[in-house]
Amino acid sequence: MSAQDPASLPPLRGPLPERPVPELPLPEVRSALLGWFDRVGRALPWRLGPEGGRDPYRVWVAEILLQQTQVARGRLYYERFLEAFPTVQALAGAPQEAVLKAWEGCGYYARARYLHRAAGLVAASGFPRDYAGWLALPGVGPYTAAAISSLAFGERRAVSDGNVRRVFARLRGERHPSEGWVQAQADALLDPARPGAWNEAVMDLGATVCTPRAPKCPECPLSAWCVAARSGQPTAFPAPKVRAAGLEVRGVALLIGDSERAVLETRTGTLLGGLSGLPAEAVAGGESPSEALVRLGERLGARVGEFLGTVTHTMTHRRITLDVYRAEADLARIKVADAALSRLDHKALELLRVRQAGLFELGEIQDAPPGN
DNA sequence: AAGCCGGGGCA
DNA sequence: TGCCCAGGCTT
Repeated sequence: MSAQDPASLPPLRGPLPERPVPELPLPEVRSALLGWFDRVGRALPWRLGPEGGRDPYRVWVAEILLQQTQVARGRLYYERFLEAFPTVQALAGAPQEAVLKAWEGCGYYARARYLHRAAGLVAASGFPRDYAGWLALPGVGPYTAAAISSLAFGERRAVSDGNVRRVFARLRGERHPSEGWVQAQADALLDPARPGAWNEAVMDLGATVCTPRAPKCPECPLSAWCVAARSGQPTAFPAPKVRAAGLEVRGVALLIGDSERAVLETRTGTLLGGLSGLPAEAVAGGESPSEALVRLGERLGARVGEFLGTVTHTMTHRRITLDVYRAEADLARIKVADAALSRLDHKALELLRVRQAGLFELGEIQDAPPGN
């Protein structure tokens, strides 16, 4: 247990210290952070172009891609996505399946569906020019609208995201920052002369210095004013969120065809909606997996064959256990490489590859990457 | 206001 | 293993 482990500390109640937090010297704080940002700010592919005057399409795509997604990961998808859809017109004219294929593996697929829908609106009416206009687009909330309007249009809008929340909670010594509190702090500190750069600076600080687990306070340009750093327990700010436990889900799936061409269904609803996958049924409460298997076979008019194996897949709110069987049916098979699949379905298809490798004694291919 | 939505990195 | 990530939509 490290010295900074919050669990090893006595419980803290409310902000530290108990006396009111002194007002910050805004000019000095702004100058310190922007100076740091100008020296060591990250060079990222969506940061091309003049400060406050970036290409709105490139900024937009990046901001959607980075929602709840770490920068290192977003980078991998960013160039690929722009190459596939270089302009908003290209994106608007593409089929949704192609958009999801570019998004495959990145998660939160509603982002891709909203982005595609919004591209249709923008291709018809042009880019919004201010915060309110962006906010009206599907998939664009307060954070994204503030980011785009400040970065691409120079508007004085302060972003509030996970980094901003953590940075200001520590700076002001607030263990339980509400959404409104964070936004108020962000609004008050925003540098009106360089709103876009300020927003990026706060997020860079949160991502590289004021990190969740091991903040590098000695390197921080704001440490002189930081209540959490002074407390010696920076990781105690903000207090960790309590999350509901993940739900256990069981299901059965059929592999009709092979790992290159198989019968796939397009999933609907909120879970993996829009993606393709093996035909599957959830095991209902009070039902056995074999009963679900019979139901699935009847729905497809399929003859169920051998058991291929079980795959498990853990998501933030779900733990899915899927029994996979081979089956035969007179249904159209789709080229797997052209479809957008979740990791779960890639794992299911991998069962067949492993089995074939075993039959032909081809050796280890279990480390083959999903897709392709 | 709370629940839901992926997938991977990291201590 | 648990928490977090350049959040937004639905109920």
